[in-house]
Amino acid sequence: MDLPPLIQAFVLHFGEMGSRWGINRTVGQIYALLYASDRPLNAEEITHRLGVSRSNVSMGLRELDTWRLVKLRHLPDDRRDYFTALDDPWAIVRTLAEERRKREIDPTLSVLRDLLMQTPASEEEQHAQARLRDLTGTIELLTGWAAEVQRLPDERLVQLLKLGSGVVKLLDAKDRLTVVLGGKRRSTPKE
Amino acid sequence: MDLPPLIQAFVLHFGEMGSRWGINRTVGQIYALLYASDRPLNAEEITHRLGVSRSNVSMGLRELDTWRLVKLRHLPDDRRDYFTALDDPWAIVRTLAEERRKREIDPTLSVLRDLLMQTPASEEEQHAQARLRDLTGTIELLTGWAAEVQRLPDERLVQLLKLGSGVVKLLDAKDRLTVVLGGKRRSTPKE
DNA sequence: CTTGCATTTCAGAAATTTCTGAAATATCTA
DNA sequence: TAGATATTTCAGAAATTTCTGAAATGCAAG
Repeated sequence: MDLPPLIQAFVLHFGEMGSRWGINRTVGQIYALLYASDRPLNAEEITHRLGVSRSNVSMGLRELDTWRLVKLRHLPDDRRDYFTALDDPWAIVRTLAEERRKREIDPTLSVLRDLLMQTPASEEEQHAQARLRDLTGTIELLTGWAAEVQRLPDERLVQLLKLGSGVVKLLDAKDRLTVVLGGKRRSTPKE
Repeated sequence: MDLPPLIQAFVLHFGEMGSRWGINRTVGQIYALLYASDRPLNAEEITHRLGVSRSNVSMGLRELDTWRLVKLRHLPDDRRDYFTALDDPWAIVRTLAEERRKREIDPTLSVLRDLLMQTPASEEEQHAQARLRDLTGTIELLTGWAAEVQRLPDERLVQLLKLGSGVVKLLDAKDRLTVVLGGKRRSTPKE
Protein backbone atom coordinates (compact mmCIF):
# COMPACT_ATOMS: atom_id res chain seq x y z
CA MET A 1 0.00 0.00 0.00
CA ASP A 2 1.44 3.29 -1.12
CA LEU A 3 -0.22 6.18 0.70
CA PRO A 4 0.66 9.13 2.94
CA PRO A 5 0.34 8.05 6.60
CA LEU A 6 -2.80 10.03 7.40
CA ILE A 7 -4.68 8.75 4.39
CA GLN A 8 -3.39 5.25 4.92
CA ALA A 9 -4.71 5.18 8.47
CA PHE A 10 -8.12 6.32 7.25
CA VAL A 11 -8.18 3.77 4.45
CA LEU A 12 -7.11 0.92 6.71
CA HIS A 13 -9.71 1.77 9.30
CA PHE A 14 -12.47 1.89 6.73
CA GLY A 15 -11.31 -1.44 5.41
CA GLU A 16 -11.69 -2.98 8.84
CA MET A 17 -15.05 -1.37 9.51
CA GLY A 18 -16.26 -2.42 6.10
CA SER A 19 -16.21 -5.99 7.31
CA ARG A 20 -18.61 -5.14 10.12
CA TRP A 21 -21.03 -3.88 7.55
CA GLY A 22 -21.90 -6.08 4.63
CA ILE A 23 -18.99 -4.88 2.49
CA ASN A 24 -15.53 -6.40 2.31
CA ARG A 25 -12.22 -4.87 3.15
CA THR A 26 -11.21 -3.87 -0.36
CA VAL A 27 -14.53 -2.19 -1.05
CA GLY A 28 -14.21 -0.19 2.16
CA GLN A 29 -10.68 0.80 1.27
CA ILE A 30 -11.56 1.89 -2.24
CA TYR A 31 -14.35 4.05 -0.95
CA ALA A 32 -12.17 5.62 1.73
CA LEU A 33 -9.43 6.31 -0.79
CA LEU A 34 -11.81 8.00 -3.21
CA TYR A 35 -13.49 9.91 -0.42
CA ALA A 36 -10.23 11.38 0.81
CA SER A 37 -8.82 11.99 -2.65
CA ASP A 38 -8.57 15.50 -4.05
CA ARG A 39 -9.13 14.29 -7.60
CA PRO A 40 -10.83 11.47 -9.52
CA LEU A 41 -8.83 8.25 -9.71
CA ASN A 42 -8.80 5.53 -12.32
CA ALA A 43 -8.76 1.84 -11.56
CA GLU A 44 -5.06 1.50 -12.27
CA GLU A 45 -4.20 4.20 -9.74
CA ILE A 46 -6.42 2.59 -7.12
CA THR A 47 -4.71 -0.73 -7.78
CA HIS A 48 -1.28 0.74 -7.13
CA ARG A 49 -2.27 2.82 -4.16
CA LEU A 50 -3.98 -0.03 -2.33
CA GLY A 51 -1.73 -2.82 -3.53
CA VAL A 52 -4.53 -5.15 -4.59
CA SER A 53 -5.19 -6.79 -7.92
CA ARG A 54 -6.71 -5.00 -10.85
CA SER A 55 -9.63 -7.41 -10.96
CA ASN A 56 -10.34 -6.92 -7.30
CA VAL A 57 -10.58 -3.18 -7.88
CA SER A 58 -12.89 -3.73 -10.79
CA MET A 59 -15.24 -5.81 -8.67
CA GLY A 60 -15.02 -3.40 -5.78
CA LEU A 61 -15.92 -0.46 -7.96
CA ARG A 62 -18.86 -2.34 -9.35
CA GLU A 63 -20.06 -3.06 -5.82
CA LEU A 64 -19.72 0.59 -4.85
CA ASP A 65 -21.64 1.47 -7.96
CA THR A 66 -24.56 -0.75 -6.96
CA TRP A 67 -24.52 1.08 -3.64
CA ARG A 68 -24.54 4.37 -5.60
CA LEU A 69 -21.58 5.55 -3.58
CA VAL A 70 -19.24 6.32 -6.47
CA LYS A 71 -19.65 8.38 -9.60
CA LEU A 72 -18.02 7.59 -12.90
CA ARG A 73 -16.41 10.44 -14.81
CA HIS A 74 -14.25 10.92 -17.85
CA LEU A 75 -11.32 13.23 -18.35
CA PRO A 76 -10.67 14.83 -21.74
CA ASP A 77 -8.35 12.85 -24.04
CA ASP A 78 -8.26 9.88 -21.71
CA ARG A 79 -10.50 6.95 -22.29
CA ARG A 80 -10.02 5.36 -18.90
CA ASP A 81 -12.83 5.52 -16.36
CA TYR A 82 -12.27 7.88 -13.48
CA PHE A 83 -14.10 7.58 -10.20
CA THR A 84 -15.07 9.96 -7.43
CA ALA A 85 -16.79 9.15 -4.16
CA LEU A 86 -20.22 10.49 -3.44
CA ASP A 87 -18.87 12.95 -0.91
CA ASP A 88 -21.67 15.21 0.25
CA PRO A 89 -22.27 13.87 3.76
CA TRP A 90 -26.05 14.21 3.61
CA ALA A 91 -26.20 12.58 0.23
CA ILE A 92 -24.20 9.70 1.70
CA VAL A 93 -26.56 9.37 4.64
CA ARG A 94 -29.58 9.35 2.36
CA THR A 95 -28.07 6.88 -0.06
CA LEU A 96 -26.98 4.49 2.65
CA ALA A 97 -30.35 4.68 4.34
CA GLU A 98 -32.16 3.95 1.10
CA GLU A 99 -29.94 1.14 -0.02
CA ARG A 100 -29.95 -0.56 3.34
CA ARG A 101 -33.70 -0.33 3.52
CA LYS A 102 -33.97 -1.87 0.09
CA ARG A 103 -31.57 -4.68 0.92
CA GLU A 104 -32.36 -5.43 4.52
CA ILE A 105 -35.71 -4.05 5.59
CA ASP A 106 -37.90 -4.56 2.56
CA PRO A 107 -37.20 -8.28 2.15
CA THR A 108 -37.80 -8.81 5.85
CA LEU A 109 -41.09 -6.91 5.81
CA SER A 110 -42.14 -8.92 2.82
CA VAL A 111 -41.49 -12.20 4.63
CA LEU A 112 -43.16 -10.97 7.80
CA ARG A 113 -46.30 -9.85 5.98
CA ASP A 114 -46.48 -13.14 4.21
CA LEU A 115 -46.23 -15.04 7.48
CA LEU A 116 -48.90 -12.86 9.07
CA MET A 117 -51.34 -13.86 6.32
CA GLN A 118 -50.99 -17.53 7.12
CA THR A 119 -53.40 -19.35 9.39
CA PRO A 120 -51.61 -20.59 12.50
CA ALA A 121 -51.80 -24.36 12.85
CA SER A 122 -51.27 -24.47 16.61
CA GLU A 123 -51.15 -22.47 19.81
CA GLU A 124 -47.43 -22.19 19.31
CA GLU A 125 -47.73 -20.71 15.85
CA GLN A 126 -50.46 -18.40 17.01
CA HIS A 127 -48.17 -17.03 19.68
CA ALA A 128 -45.34 -16.68 17.19
CA GLN A 129 -47.61 -14.75 14.88
CA ALA A 130 -48.50 -12.32 17.66
CA ARG A 131 -44.79 -11.66 18.17
CA LEU A 132 -44.27 -11.19 14.47
CA ARG A 133 -47.11 -8.72 14.43
CA ASP A 134 -45.39 -6.64 17.13
CA LEU A 135 -42.14 -6.70 15.25
CA THR A 136 -43.76 -5.80 11.95
CA GLY A 137 -45.56 -2.85 13.47
CA THR A 138 -42.38 -1.46 14.95
CA ILE A 139 -40.40 -1.85 11.76
CA GLU A 140 -43.18 -0.21 9.78
CA LEU A 141 -43.31 2.72 12.15
CA LEU A 142 -39.56 3.20 11.97
CA THR A 143 -39.23 2.89 8.22
CA GLY A 144 -42.29 5.04 7.61
CA TRP A 145 -40.73 7.75 9.71
CA ALA A 146 -37.40 7.37 7.94
CA ALA A 147 -39.08 7.63 4.56
CA GLU A 148 -40.79 10.87 5.53
CA VAL A 149 -37.69 12.42 7.00
CA GLN A 150 -35.79 11.31 3.91
CA ARG A 151 -37.87 13.72 1.87
CA LEU A 152 -36.88 16.79 3.85
CA PRO A 153 -34.31 19.13 2.32
CA ASP A 154 -30.86 18.98 3.90
CA GLU A 155 -31.37 22.24 5.70
CA ARG A 156 -34.45 20.98 7.48
CA LEU A 157 -32.83 17.70 8.32
CA VAL A 158 -29.93 19.48 9.97
CA GLN A 159 -32.29 21.77 11.81
CA LEU A 160 -34.16 18.76 13.14
CA LEU A 161 -31.03 16.93 14.20
CA LYS A 162 -29.69 19.97 15.99
CA LEU A 163 -32.91 20.28 17.91
CA GLY A 164 -32.40 16.77 19.25
CA SER A 165 -34.81 15.71 21.93
CA GLY A 166 -35.88 19.34 22.09
CA VAL A 167 -38.68 18.46 19.70
CA VAL A 168 -40.55 17.05 22.63
CA LYS A 169 -40.88 20.49 24.12
CA LEU A 170 -42.44 21.57 20.85
CA LEU A 171 -44.85 18.68 20.99
CA ASP A 172 -45.90 19.69 24.47
CA ALA A 173 -46.25 23.32 23.48
CA LYS A 174 -48.37 22.28 20.56
CA ASP A 175 -50.62 20.12 22.72
CA ARG A 176 -51.17 22.94 25.16
CA LEU A 177 -51.87 25.44 22.41
CA THR A 178 -54.30 23.09 20.74
CA VAL A 179 -56.21 22.66 23.95
CA VAL A 180 -56.34 26.36 24.71
CA LEU A 181 -57.31 27.44 21.24
CA GLY A 182 -59.67 24.50 20.72
CA GLY A 183 -57.88 23.34 17.60
CA LYS A 184 -58.00 19.94 15.96
CA ARG A 185 -59.60 17.29 18.16
CA ARG A 186 -57.14 15.11 20.04
CA SER A 187 -57.05 13.35 23.38
CA THR A 188 -56.39 15.77 26.20
CA PRO A 189 -52.97 15.37 27.82
CA LYS A 190 -53.27 13.96 31.30
CA GLU A 191 -50.04 15.26 32.88
CA MET B 1 -34.44 -28.47 11.79
CA ASP B 2 -37.57 -29.43 13.64
CA LEU B 3 -40.04 -26.54 13.68
CA PRO B 4 -43.60 -25.71 12.64
CA PRO B 5 -43.56 -24.21 9.11
CA LEU B 6 -44.41 -20.67 10.10
CA ILE B 7 -41.72 -20.51 12.76
CA GLN B 8 -39.23 -22.25 10.54
CA ALA B 9 -39.72 -19.68 7.78
CA PHE B 10 -39.13 -16.88 10.28
CA VAL B 11 -36.05 -18.55 11.73
CA LEU B 12 -34.56 -19.26 8.32
CA HIS B 13 -35.11 -15.72 7.15
CA PHE B 14 -33.46 -14.29 10.22
CA GLY B 15 -30.56 -16.63 9.73
CA GLU B 16 -30.03 -15.30 6.23
CA MET B 17 -30.42 -11.68 7.25
CA GLY B 18 -28.07 -12.20 10.17
CA SER B 19 -25.28 -12.62 7.67
CA ARG B 20 -25.95 -9.16 6.24
CA TRP B 21 -25.42 -7.74 9.68
CA GLY B 22 -22.33 -8.68 11.60
CA ILE B 23 -23.87 -11.83 13.10
CA ASN B 24 -23.74 -15.32 11.68
CA ARG B 25 -26.55 -17.56 10.60
CA THR B 26 -26.81 -19.60 13.77
CA VAL B 27 -26.89 -16.53 15.98
CA GLY B 28 -29.68 -15.07 13.88
CA GLN B 29 -31.62 -18.31 14.03
CA ILE B 30 -31.26 -18.67 17.78
CA TYR B 31 -32.52 -15.17 18.31
CA ALA B 32 -35.48 -15.66 15.97
CA LEU B 33 -36.36 -18.94 17.67
CA LEU B 34 -36.32 -17.39 21.11
CA TYR B 35 -38.19 -14.34 19.93
CA ALA B 36 -41.04 -16.38 18.50
CA SER B 37 -41.12 -18.87 21.36
CA ASP B 38 -43.91 -18.81 23.90
CA ARG B 39 -41.62 -20.02 26.68
CA PRO B 40 -37.97 -19.94 27.72
CA LEU B 41 -35.79 -22.55 26.02
CA ASN B 42 -32.65 -24.27 27.22
CA ALA B 43 -29.60 -24.88 25.09
CA GLU B 44 -30.46 -28.53 24.51
CA GLU B 45 -33.87 -27.63 23.13
CA ILE B 46 -32.38 -25.01 20.84
CA THR B 47 -29.86 -27.56 19.62
CA HIS B 48 -32.59 -30.01 18.63
CA ARG B 49 -34.94 -27.46 17.17
CA LEU B 50 -32.30 -25.88 14.93
CA GLY B 51 -30.31 -29.01 14.23
CA VAL B 52 -26.93 -27.51 15.03
CA SER B 53 -24.28 -28.63 17.47
CA ARG B 54 -24.51 -28.04 21.17
CA SER B 55 -21.27 -26.09 21.17
CA ASN B 56 -22.46 -23.86 18.37
CA VAL B 57 -25.53 -22.99 20.42
CA SER B 58 -23.36 -22.24 23.40
CA MET B 59 -21.26 -19.81 21.39
CA GLY B 60 -24.30 -18.28 19.75
CA LEU B 61 -25.96 -17.63 23.09
CA ARG B 62 -22.82 -16.03 24.39
CA GLU B 63 -22.75 -13.74 21.37
CA LEU B 64 -26.39 -12.78 21.87
CA ASP B 65 -25.56 -12.11 25.48
CA THR B 66 -22.81 -9.65 24.57
CA TRP B 67 -25.40 -7.92 22.39
CA ARG B 68 -27.74 -7.92 25.41
CA LEU B 69 -30.46 -9.45 23.26
CA VAL B 70 -31.18 -12.49 25.41
CA LYS B 71 -31.98 -12.88 29.06
CA LEU B 72 -30.95 -15.83 31.18
CA ARG B 73 -33.54 -17.33 33.49
CA HIS B 74 -33.92 -20.34 35.73
CA LEU B 75 -36.89 -22.58 36.22
CA PRO B 76 -37.62 -24.14 39.62
CA ASP B 77 -36.10 -27.59 40.14
CA ASP B 78 -34.12 -27.44 36.94
CA ARG B 79 -30.52 -26.40 36.95
CA ARG B 80 -30.20 -25.85 33.24
CA ASP B 81 -30.01 -22.31 31.90
CA TYR B 82 -33.13 -21.09 30.14
CA PHE B 83 -33.13 -18.24 27.69
CA THR B 84 -35.65 -15.71 26.50
CA ALA B 85 -35.24 -13.07 23.83
CA LEU B 86 -35.38 -9.43 24.70
CA ASP B 87 -38.77 -9.04 23.09
CA ASP B 88 -40.06 -5.56 23.77
CA PRO B 89 -39.66 -3.92 20.35
CA TRP B 90 -38.55 -0.56 21.69
CA ALA B 91 -36.09 -2.17 24.03
CA ILE B 92 -34.69 -4.04 21.04
CA VAL B 93 -34.37 -0.86 19.02
CA ARG B 94 -32.61 0.91 21.87
CA THR B 95 -30.28 -1.98 22.56
CA LEU B 96 -29.32 -2.43 18.93
CA ALA B 97 -28.74 1.28 18.50
CA GLU B 98 -26.51 1.42 21.56
CA GLU B 99 -24.50 -1.67 20.77
CA ARG B 100 -23.95 -0.72 17.18
CA ARG B 101 -22.85 2.74 18.18
CA LYS B 102 -20.41 1.23 20.63
CA ARG B 103 -19.01 -1.24 18.12
CA GLU B 104 -19.08 0.74 14.90
CA ILE B 105 -19.39 4.45 15.47
CA ASP B 106 -17.27 5.06 18.54
CA PRO B 107 -14.12 3.40 17.21
CA THR B 108 -14.50 5.29 13.94
CA LEU B 109 -14.96 8.62 15.66
CA SER B 110 -11.94 7.90 17.77
CA VAL B 111 -9.79 7.26 14.71
CA LEU B 112 -11.17 10.30 12.91
CA ARG B 113 -10.52 12.63 15.83
CA ASP B 114 -7.03 11.30 16.11
CA LEU B 115 -6.37 11.93 12.43
CA LEU B 116 -7.78 15.43 12.69
CA MET B 117 -5.23 16.25 15.38
CA GLN B 118 -2.30 15.42 13.12
CA THR B 119 -0.47 18.03 11.11
CA PRO B 120 -0.92 17.37 7.39
CA ALA B 121 2.39 16.79 5.61
CA SER B 122 1.21 17.79 2.13
CA GLU B 123 -1.52 19.42 0.12
CA GLU B 124 -2.99 15.99 -0.39
CA GLU B 125 -3.18 15.25 3.31
CA GLN B 126 -4.58 18.67 3.97
CA HIS B 127 -7.39 18.03 1.55
CA ALA B 128 -8.02 14.61 3.06
CA GLN B 129 -8.24 16.17 6.48
CA ALA B 130 -10.86 18.62 5.30
CA ARG B 131 -12.93 15.70 4.06
CA LEU B 132 -12.49 13.89 7.32
CA ARG B 133 -13.63 16.97 9.14
CA ASP B 134 -16.88 17.00 7.14
CA LEU B 135 -17.47 13.37 7.83
CA THR B 136 -16.74 13.70 11.52
CA GLY B 137 -19.13 16.60 11.88
CA THR B 138 -21.95 14.71 10.24
CA ILE B 139 -21.40 11.58 12.30
CA GLU B 140 -21.28 13.65 15.47
CA LEU B 141 -24.51 15.40 14.61
CA LEU B 142 -26.26 12.11 13.88
CA THR B 143 -25.03 10.27 16.94
CA GLY B 144 -25.65 13.25 19.20
CA TRP B 145 -29.23 13.34 17.99
CA ALA B 146 -29.59 9.59 18.44
CA ALA B 147 -28.25 9.80 21.98
CA GLU B 148 -30.77 12.46 22.89
CA VAL B 149 -33.70 10.67 21.36
CA GLN B 150 -32.53 7.50 23.06
CA ARG B 151 -33.33 9.11 26.39
CA LEU B 152 -36.98 9.75 25.61
CA PRO B 153 -39.54 7.41 27.13
CA ASP B 154 -41.13 4.93 24.70
CA GLU B 155 -44.34 6.87 24.57
CA ARG B 156 -42.59 10.01 23.42
CA LEU B 157 -40.54 8.13 20.91
CA VAL B 158 -43.64 6.64 19.34
CA GLN B 159 -45.32 10.01 19.33
CA LEU B 160 -42.35 11.48 17.52
CA LEU B 161 -42.18 8.70 14.96
CA LYS B 162 -45.88 8.94 14.23
CA LEU B 163 -45.52 12.63 13.59
CA GLY B 164 -42.98 11.85 10.87
CA SER B 165 -41.93 14.82 8.80
CA GLY B 166 -44.79 16.70 10.40
CA VAL B 167 -42.29 18.01 12.93
CA VAL B 168 -41.16 20.49 10.35
CA LYS B 169 -44.53 22.22 10.49
CA LEU B 170 -44.01 22.57 14.20
CA LEU B 171 -40.60 24.06 13.63
CA ASP B 172 -42.10 26.60 11.27
CA ALA B 173 -44.90 27.40 13.65
CA LYS B 174 -42.39 27.89 16.40
CA ASP B 175 -40.26 30.21 14.29
CA ARG B 176 -43.24 32.32 13.39
CA LEU B 177 -44.46 32.48 16.98
CA THR B 178 -41.05 33.42 18.22
CA VAL B 179 -40.84 36.29 15.76
CA VAL B 180 -44.31 37.57 16.52
CA LEU B 181 -44.00 37.34 20.27
CA GLY B 182 -40.42 38.53 20.31
CA GLY B 183 -39.17 35.45 22.12
CA LYS B 184 -35.62 34.14 22.36
CA ARG B 185 -33.25 35.86 19.96
CA ARG B 186 -32.68 33.98 16.74
CA SER B 187 -31.96 34.91 13.15
CA THR B 188 -35.09 36.07 11.38
CA PRO B 189 -36.28 33.62 8.69
CA LYS B 190 -35.67 35.06 5.25
CA GLU B 191 -38.28 33.15 3.24
C1' DC C 1 -11.03 -5.26 -40.08
C1' DT C 2 -7.08 -4.86 -36.97
C1' DT C 3 -4.55 -2.92 -33.28
C1' DG C 4 -4.12 -1.20 -28.78
C1' DC C 5 -5.71 -0.16 -24.62
C1' DA C 6 -9.29 -0.60 -20.80
C1' DT C 7 -12.32 -3.28 -18.37
C1' DT C 8 -14.80 -7.47 -16.95
C1' DT C 9 -15.32 -12.26 -16.11
C1' DC C 10 -14.37 -16.31 -13.85
C1' DA C 11 -12.10 -20.64 -12.17
C1' DG C 12 -9.41 -21.78 -8.73
C1' DA C 13 -6.19 -20.25 -4.73
C1' DA C 14 -5.98 -18.08 -0.42
C1' DA C 15 -7.94 -16.26 3.57
C1' DT C 16 -11.43 -16.02 6.81
C1' DT C 17 -15.38 -17.47 9.27
C1' DT C 18 -18.31 -20.84 11.03
C1' DC C 19 -19.22 -25.16 12.98
C1' DT C 20 -18.33 -29.59 15.24
C1' DG C 21 -16.91 -33.25 18.48
C1' DA C 22 -14.18 -34.25 22.13
C1' DA C 23 -12.16 -32.87 26.18
C1' DA C 24 -12.06 -29.72 30.00
C1' DT C 25 -14.38 -27.18 33.38
C1' DA C 26 -18.12 -25.93 36.43
C1' DT C 27 -21.89 -26.90 39.43
C1' DC C 28 -25.14 -29.27 41.95
C1' DT C 29 -26.49 -33.40 44.88
C1' DA C 30 -26.07 -37.20 47.59
C1' DT D 1 -15.79 -36.28 48.01
C1' DA D 2 -17.67 -38.78 44.14
C1' DG D 3 -20.94 -38.90 40.66
C1' DA D 4 -24.14 -36.88 37.59
C1' DT D 5 -25.40 -33.21 34.74
C1' DA D 6 -24.69 -28.74 32.43
C1' DT D 7 -21.78 -25.65 30.06
C1' DT D 8 -17.61 -23.91 27.86
C1' DT D 9 -13.43 -24.26 25.34
C1' DC D 10 -10.82 -25.14 21.47
C1' DA D 11 -8.27 -27.51 17.63
C1' DG D 12 -9.21 -28.79 13.41
C1' DA D 13 -12.90 -29.69 9.62
C1' DA D 14 -16.13 -27.64 6.68
C1' DA D 15 -18.17 -23.87 4.51
C1' DT D 16 -18.02 -19.43 2.79
C1' DT D 17 -16.00 -15.30 1.17
C1' DT D 18 -12.47 -12.79 -0.88
C1' DC D 19 -8.85 -12.24 -4.03
C1' DT D 20 -5.91 -13.17 -8.03
C1' DG D 21 -4.11 -14.05 -12.71
C1' DA D 22 -5.28 -15.29 -17.10
C1' DA D 23 -8.40 -15.13 -20.62
C1' DA D 24 -12.36 -12.94 -22.69
C1' DT D 25 -14.82 -8.96 -23.94
C1' DG D 26 -15.52 -4.16 -25.25
C1' DC D 27 -14.49 -0.25 -27.85
C1' DA D 28 -12.30 3.62 -30.05
C1' DA D 29 -8.79 4.90 -33.61
C1' DG D 30 -6.33 3.91 -37.59
